[in-house]
Amino acid sequence: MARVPRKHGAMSEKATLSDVARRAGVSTATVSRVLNMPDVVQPATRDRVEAAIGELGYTPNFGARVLAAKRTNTVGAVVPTLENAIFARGLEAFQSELSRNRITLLVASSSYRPDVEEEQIRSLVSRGADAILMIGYDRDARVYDYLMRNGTPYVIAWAHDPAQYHPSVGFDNRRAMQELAARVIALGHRNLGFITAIRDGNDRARNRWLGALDAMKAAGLDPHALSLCETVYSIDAGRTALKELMGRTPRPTAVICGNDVLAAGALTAARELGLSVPGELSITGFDDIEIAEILTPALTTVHVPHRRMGEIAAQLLIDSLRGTSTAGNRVIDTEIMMRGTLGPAP
Amino acid sequence: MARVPRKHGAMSEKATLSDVARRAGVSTATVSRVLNMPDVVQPATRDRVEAAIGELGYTPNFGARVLAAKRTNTVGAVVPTLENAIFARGLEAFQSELSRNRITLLVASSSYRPDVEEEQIRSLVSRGADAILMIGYDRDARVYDYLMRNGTPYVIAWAHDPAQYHPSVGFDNRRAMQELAARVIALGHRNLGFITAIRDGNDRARNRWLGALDAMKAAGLDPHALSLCETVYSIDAGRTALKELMGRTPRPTAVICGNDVLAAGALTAARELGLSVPGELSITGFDDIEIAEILTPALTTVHVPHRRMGEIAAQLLIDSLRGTSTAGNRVIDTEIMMRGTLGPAP
DNA sequence: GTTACGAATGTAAGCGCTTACATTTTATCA
DNA sequence: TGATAAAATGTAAGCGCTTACATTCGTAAC
Repeated sequence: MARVPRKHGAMSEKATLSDVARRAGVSTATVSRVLNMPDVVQPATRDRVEAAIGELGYTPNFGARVLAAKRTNTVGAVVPTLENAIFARGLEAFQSELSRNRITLLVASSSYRPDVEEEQIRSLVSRGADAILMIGYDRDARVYDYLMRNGTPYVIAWAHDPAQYHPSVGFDNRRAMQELAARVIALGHRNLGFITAIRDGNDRARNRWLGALDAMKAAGLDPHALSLCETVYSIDAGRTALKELMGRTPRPTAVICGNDVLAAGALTAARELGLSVPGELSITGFDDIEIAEILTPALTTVHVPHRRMGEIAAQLLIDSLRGTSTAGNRVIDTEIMMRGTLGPAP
Repeated sequence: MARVPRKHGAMSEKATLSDVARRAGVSTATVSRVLNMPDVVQPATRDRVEAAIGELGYTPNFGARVLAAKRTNTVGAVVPTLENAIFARGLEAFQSELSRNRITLLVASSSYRPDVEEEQIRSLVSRGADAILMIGYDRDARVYDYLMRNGTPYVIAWAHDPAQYHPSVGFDNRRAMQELAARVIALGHRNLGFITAIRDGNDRARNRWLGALDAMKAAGLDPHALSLCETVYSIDAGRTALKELMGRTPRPTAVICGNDVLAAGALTAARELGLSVPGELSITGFDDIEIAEILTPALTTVHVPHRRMGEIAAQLLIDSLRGTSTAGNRVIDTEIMMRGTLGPAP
């Protein structure tokens, strides 16, 4: 078969390993060696090769490298969104831990859409991700099958469910929320509102809601009395949701929010409605992102060590990549941060 | 040369294109066609191939694909950090615009470190990124050379400097800050403080600072009188910086912050110092991220259309990838948001 | 001056795909 | 019905690397 001859662009032809070899007067194998195992080649030779690399501005072709070597030192992460500080922060930590181990991170965001997530997981794997980080458990069994079949290690973060067998690092969303809700109830609140993100396909949101129900039951309240508002994940959505909740009867004296972003919106709405917090209305969040502390009043919320989670996730993945161990489970503790938005029932 | 025979792992061998071909009873070329140009293959054949793909759980090997086809439908983006909402949001928009065009996004964050950034740019290119998005102009000429030599299109976002020839989409940081500072001065403030992020290697931070100086000169004030505090990029840093500034003589009556994150910290510090804002002290931000509106009082700042910028960046890149045009320049307008933290000088 | 050996380097076979070109099948028309 | 063009499929050569194995070189021991 005859190939179209390489056109000799005036500008540039990407230099290849054999260009380098030619220029340095060595074989391709030697060049490859200075790239991958520099210590086995004579210093003089190495210098010559390195000079050639510099002069040619050579960068190894990643695809070829993967194809030939079958490992990539890359892990992929799929998060629901980058817009929420909790994932952004966890990822930063995840990444630095990885890069300490000379591993590159590929990030994809799914916009909370399961189909997109699945596609991205496949894409990451086909790009050679040696392992995958995913958020939460909820996803089609097909995805887990696929990962299994490929022998791609994975870790689930931001959630920990003792009942699930998947390797994970996270905390018990349900229990954490139960504890927070118990505090709210202990302060005398009987009419509770709850603003949640979409629970379908999001085990974290669902479990937080269930935790609140648990607390109500434990306190002898009727869980059906929980005034629920399910909405998307934004400050503005939280604002609208609070207004809706406050229009219902009975009017809640405390509104528990699925996360800090929703709580921030709720707090703004309370101000707009002229409600004093926590005098007339208590509000709680979840996650303890940076804004929690700078709100007025500061937000009572559940602190989740996102950075730590990212680090541990990285370690688990690295371990299972090294074959040291097959990724296990790690539970992280959360802590209730009592700040200004939760007070006794009026 | 004799190869070690493939070991027949009990679990799984990753299926290859030729496995699919064999199973479907067609040639590898046909399988490749159903993957890349489905319409040229007979529906019956296509179905057969697709079935085989499904049964085998086949995913194309990305490396091989790139190697053979020399294009990846991938673009890379290097941002200073994912922890700041402005980049996260812009990237979201960037990504959705890309995926509308069936292009995948690779994200890397450099933690504001030029050396890391350079490494990541190279890594992205070697991974086959067809084009690159970068933030701001400041970087070693070597990097631009490299991109040029490789013929990799790029776009610079979040900044626009008429004097620079690089393709970009952004706004004039200097002018925008000048306008804001002019407003502050017009309100009678004469003792100004300025909290900036590290300016070295960050043209955006530097230009914002210069803009403030411009405004002072234009108003006949001595630019040397600007009380400056340079710090890292976090709420807490802003908090500390404000306290330092308020300890100096003369004491500023208005503190201009390089961005909203620093301003949020400054506002917190003002509260801690018992200073009423804007009664005793005015504070301004820059970026108009979500928290600006939920602070108390709401933050006066410069609105930057981050999403729009991400979209345009994507379009520019797509155009230059398609060869439609070589990426040009796009200037975005900013807008001063007068909210609660800026008032007349006491 | 040989011989023996380890260290350094070279040779060349794939890795899993795409695609130019060759071949076969099918549809069309005289 | 046979000739011919168009559509569908097949063949096989690389893409740029890594690496098992072969070769060469330098050096120490005899």
